[in-house]
Parts: sequence; structure tokens; C-alpha cells
Amino acid sequence: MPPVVRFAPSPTGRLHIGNVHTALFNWLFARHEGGEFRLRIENTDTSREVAEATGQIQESLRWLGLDWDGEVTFQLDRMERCREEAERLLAEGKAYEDEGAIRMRMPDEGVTVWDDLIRGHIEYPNEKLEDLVLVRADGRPTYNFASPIEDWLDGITDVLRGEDHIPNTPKQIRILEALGAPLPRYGHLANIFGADGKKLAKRHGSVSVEDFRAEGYLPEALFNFLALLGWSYDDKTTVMSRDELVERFTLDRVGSSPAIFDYAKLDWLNGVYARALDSDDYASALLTWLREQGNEWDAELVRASVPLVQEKIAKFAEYPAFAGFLFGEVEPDRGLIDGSSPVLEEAERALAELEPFEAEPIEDALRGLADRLELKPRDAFQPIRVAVTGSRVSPGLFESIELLGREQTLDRLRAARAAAA
RNA sequence: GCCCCCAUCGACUAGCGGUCCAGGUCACGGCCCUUUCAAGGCCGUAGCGCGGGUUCGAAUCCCGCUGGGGGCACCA
Repeated sequence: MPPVVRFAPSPTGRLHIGNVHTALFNWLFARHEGGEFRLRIENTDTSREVAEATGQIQESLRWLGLDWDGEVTFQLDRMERCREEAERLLAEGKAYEDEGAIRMRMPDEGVTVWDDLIRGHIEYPNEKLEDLVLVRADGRPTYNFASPIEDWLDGITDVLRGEDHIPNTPKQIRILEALGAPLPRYGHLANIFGADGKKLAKRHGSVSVEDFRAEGYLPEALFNFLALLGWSYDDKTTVMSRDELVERFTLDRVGSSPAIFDYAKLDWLNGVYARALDSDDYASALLTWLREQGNEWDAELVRASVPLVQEKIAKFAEYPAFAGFLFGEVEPDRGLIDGSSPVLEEAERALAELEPFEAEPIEDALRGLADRLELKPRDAFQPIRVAVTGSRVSPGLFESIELLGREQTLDRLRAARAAAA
């Protein structure tokens, strides 16, 4: 029987990367096994609910390509059913009233055990299980009551969630047993931490899916990277497409120890995906990203710049600093230009009448200039680069000059000379 | 405090008793290429937390310790 899994975030904010990791593993498992992946919003705690969160969560999942089966369900919609079940437990003597709330009677001897999908045998002493509240005095069911009931109602066969839920599992097992409901299998994924081994937070870098999107990461790269956190295919395969991941993902290769989120490796992987893109696709993705950032740069020029940047930057967020000189004024650091050097003036002269104004002839002209001045290429080109692009780090100089155009180039050479004088 | 989970290079991991004086990837260092920056090529540094067992043999199994994390709500 194909498994039915679910991802059940609470709508309290943007989708945290740790939660998406859990969502991803559920999704991968479901798709690999030909099962279903459901999305449920656990909104029992209305006081903490953030209005836009439900939409944001769905948008983030869609962006990453994690599609869900069926309609999105909301925990709150099943309040009534939960209350009925609680009444039943009350009637059967398995629960009792306490200051308006309904509490579950928990055993205080023995142990509750289950075979964790990824950790194996786990034991929990029953004496540590307290009589938890099922339904609050105001009538709202608590998470630990509503969640297992919904898993039951939805026919969830496998509950794959974060390891912080391990202490909840014995409680939920007892509830399901009291209810006479079948038990799903449980699997607890290890947490993901920041470089200091603490919970991944803003100070470490991006944390929500939206943050990563805003940084200009490609969803395929983030997807691949996340899959490798706590799971591996073999001893050497790193880059895998979505389809390969679906085909290869199995729970027996999921690890149980926590992982640290390595932004440097993500950057590398993103670069791998970025470079592998067809330049048209790269351009479209870049343009989309720029627009999302509220940047309305000339689309044709952006497209034309792709060959100069695609191999050089790891993620789109680097684009404005790297290629921004094509789209606006530039303020070169005077300290980087030697006012007494004839290079800028010579370059101006060499480029003034050059035909055609294209990378190759530009290169020939500037190399000739370096020869004449008896300068090493790097020493001759650096001041020109700074004058034209405003920085000592830029795309290829000759291609940059071609794209910038003669007029702009000459203007910038003149301006730099004046500033350095 | 109590309970639970985890433990291989700086990071992600392979390893499921001998084929491991531990392999791959990122990062890092060196060299090559080179107009800067990347990319690419080659080489390299670096790890089984500690102590007991079990076994002919342990990174692999067991126990303890230490360390890290999580949980102990009418939050989810």
C-alpha cells in the first residue's frame, strides 16, 4: 500500500529552512514510493497565527517544486470532531475534566515503545507522561490531541517529522490507542543547525525559503543541497536532479545525527546549477529575480551580460555589484588609479576611433597599448578596469567595454583621469 | 533537575566486523592556466571524542563517561 505522508506547518511566519527540509524528505519519500504528500496547516493556536503565513508557505513550497496532493486542510476545521472524540474518551473513563479542560489519563507504569523509521527502537518511560490536556477550557483542542486525530482521519501512514517531536510521539501513540485508532509509523529526522551548532537563525544567514529566494539561489540547487543534509545516495554522488533524487531516495539512507547548514557548500552547488543552465534560461531566471527585487534594468542589456557573468557569480545576489556598472554611473575609488600613469589617456585614444567596437579588436588595441607602454597586461588593464567598471573585480574587461559602448567608456576614462589628477 | 535523541576530517557524508595505515564533496593551502574575479586542471593539510569490554580481528557490536542537541505548557 502506497504511503500517505503529510507536512504540517503552523502558520506563524515564513517557512523556515529546517521545516522545508522536513517537507522535502516527506515529499521525496512519497514520490519515490508512489504515495501521497498532503499539506495541512496546524492553526489551532489562533493567537500566534500570522495572516499571510498560509499563503507564503504554499508559495515557498511551490517555488521549491514541492507539490502536494489534494486540498490544503486546516486543523481548526476539525475542532468539532476533536471535541467529540474527547467526549467519547470522557464517557469511556479514559479522560477526565479538570477546571473546564479535558485531560487524558496516562499510564504511569511501563514504557511506550515504537520502531522509529530512522532511529530504530525508541523507549519512553510512561511515568514521564503526564495527563495532558486534550481540549482547553475554551473548547479548542491542543496540538497533541488534534494532530494524531488528523493523521488518523487523513489516513496518514507515515509521520516523518523533526526530532524535537520525539517526546510527543509516546503521547500521541497513547491517544491513538485510547481512541482505538490505527498507529502510523513514525520517523524522526535530525535537526539542522547553524555553524555554531545552535538553532539556525538569522545571524547565521538566510533562514526562510523566501530569504534564499531573495538571495538569488536556484530552487533546484537548494533542493539538491537540502536533500544531502541527512541523506546520501552513495559515497560519491553529490549533484542530482529532482528526478534522480526521487528515484534514489530511500529512508534507510537517512541519517540520525544532526547536520550543520553550510552556506559555502550551497553557494558552490548553486554555481554548479547556474553554470549548467542554458544561457537563455539563465537570463530568464536572472530577469525574474531582478524583477522580484524591484529592479527594472534594461532586459536586453541584462540578457547581453549573461555570457559575462554566468560563470563568474554563484548566485544572483552578486549580480548588482558585479555587473551594475552596465546600468548606471560608477564611482571609481581614486586610490586605485595612478594619476601620473598615461594608461587611461592612451586607452581613450586607442578606443576613440576603433572599428568595430567589439571585444576582440578592443583586446587587440589594449594589448598593443600595454606593449607600447611596456606594462604587464595586469598592470595596464587594472586602472582601465577600475575606471570603466568602478571596481577591481569585474567581468572580462574587453567584453565589458563592448557592452558599455564607446561613448560611456570614453566618458568614464575621462572622468577617472580628471578625478585622479 | 528529570526524560529522550545524537557522536567519522573545519562542514556534509561513505563506512552496516576483516577488502579502511578510513573514501567522496565543500571549505582551506600550494602549483598550473590567467586582464581582475570566477571557472577549470593537478597536488596537499585534515577525522573514527574518551575509557572499558566482546572478538582471532572494531570506525563498525555492548556498557560507562564526556560532549552536543531536544523535550518536560490549557504553544505547535
